[in-house]
Amino acid sequence: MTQIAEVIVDVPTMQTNTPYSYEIPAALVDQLQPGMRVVVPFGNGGRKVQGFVWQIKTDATPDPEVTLKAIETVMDPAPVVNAELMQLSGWLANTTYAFTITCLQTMLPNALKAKYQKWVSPTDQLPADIRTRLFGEQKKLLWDDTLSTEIVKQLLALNRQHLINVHYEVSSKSQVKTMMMVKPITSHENLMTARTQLRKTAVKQAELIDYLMDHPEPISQIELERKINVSSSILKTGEANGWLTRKAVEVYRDPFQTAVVKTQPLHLNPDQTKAVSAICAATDQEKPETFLLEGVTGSGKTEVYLQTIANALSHGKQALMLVPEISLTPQIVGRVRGRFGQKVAVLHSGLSGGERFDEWRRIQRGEAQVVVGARSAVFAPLTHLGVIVVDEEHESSYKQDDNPRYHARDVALWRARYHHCPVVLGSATPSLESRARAEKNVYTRLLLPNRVNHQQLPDVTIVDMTEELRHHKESNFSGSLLQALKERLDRGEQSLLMLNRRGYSSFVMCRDCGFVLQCPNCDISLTLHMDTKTMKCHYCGHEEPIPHVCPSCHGHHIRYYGTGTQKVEQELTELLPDARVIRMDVDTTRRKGAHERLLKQFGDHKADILLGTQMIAKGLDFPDVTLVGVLNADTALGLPDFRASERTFQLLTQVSGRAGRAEKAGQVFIQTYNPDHYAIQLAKTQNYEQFFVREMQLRHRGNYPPYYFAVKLTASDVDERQAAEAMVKIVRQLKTVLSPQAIVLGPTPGAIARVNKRYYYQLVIKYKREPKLDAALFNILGQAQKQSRGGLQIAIDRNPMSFM
DNA sequence: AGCACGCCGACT
DNA sequence: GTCGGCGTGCTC
Repeated sequence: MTQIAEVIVDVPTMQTNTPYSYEIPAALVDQLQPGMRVVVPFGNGGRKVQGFVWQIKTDATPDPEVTLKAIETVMDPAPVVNAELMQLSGWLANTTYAFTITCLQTMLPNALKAKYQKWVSPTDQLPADIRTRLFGEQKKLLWDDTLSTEIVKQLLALNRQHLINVHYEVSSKSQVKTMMMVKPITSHENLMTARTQLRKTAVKQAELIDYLMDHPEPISQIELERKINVSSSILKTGEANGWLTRKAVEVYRDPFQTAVVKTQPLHLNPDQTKAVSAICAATDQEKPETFLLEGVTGSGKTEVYLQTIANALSHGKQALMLVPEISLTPQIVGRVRGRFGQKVAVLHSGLSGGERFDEWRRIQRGEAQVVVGARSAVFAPLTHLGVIVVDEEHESSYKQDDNPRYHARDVALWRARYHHCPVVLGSATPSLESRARAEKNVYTRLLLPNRVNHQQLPDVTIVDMTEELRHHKESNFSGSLLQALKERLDRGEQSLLMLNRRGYSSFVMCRDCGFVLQCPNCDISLTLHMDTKTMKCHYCGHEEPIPHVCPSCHGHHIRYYGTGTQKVEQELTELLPDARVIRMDVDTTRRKGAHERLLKQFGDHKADILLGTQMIAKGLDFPDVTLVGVLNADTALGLPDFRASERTFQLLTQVSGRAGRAEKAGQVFIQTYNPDHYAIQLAKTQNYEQFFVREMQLRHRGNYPPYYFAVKLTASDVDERQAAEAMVKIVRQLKTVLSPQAIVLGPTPGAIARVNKRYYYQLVIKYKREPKLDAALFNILGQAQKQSRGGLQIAIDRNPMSFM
């Protein structure tokens, strides 16, 4: 009886978003398992694609109408996707309106993605002159988009005449790292003889032989090169002459540059103890309970995580800890590794493709029991989860902003149900969604109201910048903040300064005619970058020189407006010439490891002031920081988004917590143009509860989440009319299936109507229960696929993080 | 996605 | 009359 494999092919379209059946060749019958990658023929051109075995049917009754093709090869000796993750990929695809293949690929390290190559080779019939012209001495030619259209035309014609063969190659990008090991091969005497036969001038060779005679044990080539300063060519000569052998040995790349000091569990206060025992009880009883761990900054949430993880490990189970990418600092990773040592695997975007793949393989082989990582680490192939931690659960970076548009918190909850284990959602400022669920007892609320060691909350001052403007000249620094900075300098203490960059940047404007330099591809002003002395577009990367003459009126009064970190830094050095400042923003942290280096410098007191964007608000803990200044608290408040207040409150609370974490009292200055706004006033007292109540009322009144569900649809096209028309059509279609209770906002042009030469239109649907909505949305995607050749793209985002 | 098939304009 | 342009539909 023939066995049939259902395969999800690597062709991300709506029409192919279903398993395809393939015959399993006899040789593979015992070998093939669901979750393995295979190469299958697909389409009538002899094309080959990668696919994932979805299911194997042993009792298959083959449909006589269709003749099945057979699986070509298996790419893995064992499944790369286990049963749980296969199931998860199906759920993901359904809830995010993404293709199953896209979901599978998202769950795996990039190294396992397919690499496709197309080759052509001549047949015997191909005339010799054409053959030499196209192929030269080569047997085959790579057919990719580097070939000129002229050559492609010729190849197409030759293929029609069957004078050339086309074949496809599918391979994995994965690369197992190897290290070259060198081992002396011949006996001492042979080396001696070789030594005497060398010419006098062969100094390096002599040196090598001397070393080999003294050290018969294998050594890595890199180390050998360092030790006796020989180049690899000398070693190759040595290999050719039979003095040594070289062999590639598989090694893991080590992403941890530094060793960590082993730490012991800390003593818990009563609130922490209560939280730890509640979570441990759920682990022990295999109860998929969700806890909302609410604790002010400095209340010892991390210690609660670590002790619940330790409990899971002691029962032979594993743990997953998610942290926002931005706070995946050595400080946090160091604390986890300090407690659990080699059992820890770390997954974050700072790793190279290869390092990521190695960490993933360690997890898959069961060599790591604890995984710490950012969003995509939620797919770590752990098989015995005992607890999942989502730290800073309110962070919007847990939501992926392209397909599949999943929220790591939701995936964590799914996996917890699968593994029958608890989830801990931790935050000082929980998302309204989570806090509301705790209110309804869907989640169990755990409180850590006190800071450990009874530290006081910092003293927060709100500075009204409109008032400030009236009395002083325009500046980024109010008199009181500047005074406080000076005091810190005198006392040798450190300060953090945060510039809220969201919706704010420095641009160039002509004072005579008001002209603002715009991106030619996007509807947005270009941002000034002093380091490269250029104007850049933050959306498409367009770059051009800084104008000195207004391109519109040719006037010379062209000036810079707005505030970037670079400009603030400049002002700071003028106001406080003695202060040593470290600036941290996307520009200074782009290079790998720069982030860590700057933080270490600050931690080592190499600077007095750390100036940065949002990235300095999270998870940093410097004992000598006694002052935190927020230069512009309210830039996010101006955005037309239902989460603007929530974001502002979270950010201000977060950054205030950075002040005075040790014995020294902390002071915080929040500069704002909206001193009376409730998000700012309540952040001053860190009053989350009152903020929650107040914000929930507003959400209720506006029919916003968490009272309503929301779906955001975006249409984009190079032709503005196409995008708009598509949206209108979609609205009309949706209205036929939606109940009268559903609220449709839009369609409206995107907040930035044009990005990268594409026009955006969007639509938000708010609803409580719409049984027909899902099917209608899938239908819309299917139709859009047909039009996609015209350039139209439709994106669907369920539970969007913003309506913008 | 990428390939073949198929139907219309400008060449030998 | 054919070559090759791209619009359309299908891929186990």
